[in-house]
Amino acid sequence: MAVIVSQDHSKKDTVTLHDVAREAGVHASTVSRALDPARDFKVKESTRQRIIDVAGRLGYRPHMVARWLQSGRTATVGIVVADLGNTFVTPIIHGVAGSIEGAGMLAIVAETLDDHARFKNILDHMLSRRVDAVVAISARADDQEILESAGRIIPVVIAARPLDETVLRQVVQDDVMGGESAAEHLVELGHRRVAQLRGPDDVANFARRAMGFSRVCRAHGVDEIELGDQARRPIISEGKRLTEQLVDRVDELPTAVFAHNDLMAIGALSVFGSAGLRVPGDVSLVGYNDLPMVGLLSPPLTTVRYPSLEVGQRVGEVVLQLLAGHDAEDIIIPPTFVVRESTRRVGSASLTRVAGAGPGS
Amino acid sequence: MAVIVSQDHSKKDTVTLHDVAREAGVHASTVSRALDPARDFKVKESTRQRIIDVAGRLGYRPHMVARWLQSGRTATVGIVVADLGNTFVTPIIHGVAGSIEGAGMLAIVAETLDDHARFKNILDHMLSRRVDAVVAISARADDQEILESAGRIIPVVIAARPLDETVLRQVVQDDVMGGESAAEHLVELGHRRVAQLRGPDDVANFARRAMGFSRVCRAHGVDEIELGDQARRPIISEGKRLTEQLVDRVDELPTAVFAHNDLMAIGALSVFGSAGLRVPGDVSLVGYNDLPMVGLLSPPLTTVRYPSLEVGQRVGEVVLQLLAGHDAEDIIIPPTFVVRESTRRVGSASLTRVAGAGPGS
DNA sequence: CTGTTAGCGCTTTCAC
DNA sequence: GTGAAAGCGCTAACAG
Repeated sequence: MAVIVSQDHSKKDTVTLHDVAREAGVHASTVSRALDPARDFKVKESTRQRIIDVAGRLGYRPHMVARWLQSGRTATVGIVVADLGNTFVTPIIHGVAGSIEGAGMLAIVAETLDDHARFKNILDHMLSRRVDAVVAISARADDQEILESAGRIIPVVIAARPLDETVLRQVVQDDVMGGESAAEHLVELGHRRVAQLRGPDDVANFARRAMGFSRVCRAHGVDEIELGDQARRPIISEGKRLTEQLVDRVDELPTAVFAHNDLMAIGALSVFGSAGLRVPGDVSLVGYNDLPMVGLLSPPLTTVRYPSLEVGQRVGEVVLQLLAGHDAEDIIIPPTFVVRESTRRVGSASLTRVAGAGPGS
Repeated sequence: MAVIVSQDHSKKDTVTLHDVAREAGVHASTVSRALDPARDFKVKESTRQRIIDVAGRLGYRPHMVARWLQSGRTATVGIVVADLGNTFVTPIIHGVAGSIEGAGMLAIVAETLDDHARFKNILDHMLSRRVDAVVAISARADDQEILESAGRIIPVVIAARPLDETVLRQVVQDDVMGGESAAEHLVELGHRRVAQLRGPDDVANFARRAMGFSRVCRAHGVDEIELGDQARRPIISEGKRLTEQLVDRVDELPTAVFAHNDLMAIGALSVFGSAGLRVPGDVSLVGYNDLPMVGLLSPPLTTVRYPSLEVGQRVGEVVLQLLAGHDAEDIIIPPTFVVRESTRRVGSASLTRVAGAGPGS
């Protein structure tokens, strides 16, 4: 009575093409042909059946690595992200993985932690691994050169964080339009005095959001309060810090605030709360990204939806297209504005809402 | 004046070991030795320098695929997840990726979408790709056989969703203890009448949470209301459905509810709100997982923290250990109970909280 | 239709 | 210390 104590991974069971060939009484190359749907018509049906049979019986599993060495391709896409802990990137990976899997490709993922040296290492490593293409999510400006040099060897697609002036294909969202839509919404609600909580402006997304927002404000003669500072990173604590500056240092507070992303908006929400300011009663607040749970905050956050999943899917499609030898266009996806309850017509009475109430007037 | 219209990926630039050898006037095997830190002592320092020099100048990049074919290993770990869209799995991947990268390994990710046939395909594919190890996050009971059969070839580690009775190594969290801690917390607050919103009981996690919770209730003579139904999937809408049953069908409502995960708790929160029941004023609510934003809900959710990141890290360590030929122990990580504001001493006055207020009495 | 012959780029004996 | 040769498992070109 055998007792299995643990796994042993006895290497002996590697069945090769030759094993199948010997067992089926044919040459290895015949087996190779018989098992490849693209060439199996070159093999007599009866032997083909016999080979498939033997292969199944022996538990033959193709050794892709050998195939790769021969073909020079690996059916693998390398995805480089700054930080997997950022809930923003996951849907993009999800989208990419989903759209390349139809082509039998898998994604391999590595994190740069926003470190330039690590970025270089990772890209080098991926090229050594002979990935067929690279997707860079959240590349920084310093990484551009490395990416373009990799782009001379295999297709490289930039996702989410746009690069200015590059030959690389990009799939991004229209941040300018996103900033504009936030401003337009506030203008429509009658706001005449607003402020932005700016993300780091060396990230093109934030610079563009700021630009779109300001442009619309200017066009409508809306006063924009300049904080003269920006978040060092687009995170909750920095949103708090900027909002504190706003509350402490500004004489006449704005009636509406546009945070460059939801995390900063959450920070703002918390500071406003501590300062006794009601959202949206005293100040309206708009975020950016539409993270999974911001619709459940109190109040549910009005925000610009970043279509991460779609970005990922389109990236996957672009990769496949490039791999097929066709060129591809840059893709710019328009954002959607999501109106929830953190914004309100300026000066309107502060009505108490009843949860689950029907459609208001 | 040349204008670059697009990327061209001219394959010609693949520098091989032989190219370096020729250029350096030595044999390929010497280059191989010189470039491998583990064997470079076998090469005269001067030639070693020359080789490194030439390699750098030519832009030589090792062809890992060839190395893999030779060595039989790929420095790759396959991670199989049910759904990348589930925010719960990301930190686990994050953790795994982080702890294996020190060994120069990368993770490749594939989604099963909780489909058994897909699961089989993916595992087959990964074995064909010759991954060195497989990590299964959220495997289902039907997948066990496939996993164990793969486990005879390479190390397979089960993460997060435990399997009963298996030779495979597991890294999970102690769900029984998690259920117990929820019950203990409620008992301490004086609750005598409680209910569970159960997740699907073919997932061991939920069955165990239920068990721990009930055990403590019984020990303290606390009444547990049985809904006689469970969520079909552990998601918001199912949390709503079960809570509606509770509100509609039960004569005397419980004073506290234990939702088997945060998503269901969020569903409950919404139904309680619509029914005019205040949390925690009228009913206390405990969730499970401590998803990123539940601390920002209104009220901030009391919950059991699931240490996803740590689970991932430990999984990575176990993988490395197994790969090194050592056996490894199963790892069971104790949960942490996070008290926030969705639970309250039963019958205590419904005091209005001021956001950001100091430490209460 | 099927077998033979060469490699893909690298590591690994075994000589010298 | 270094070179020569063999081979990892597979596919591709060429015969027959």
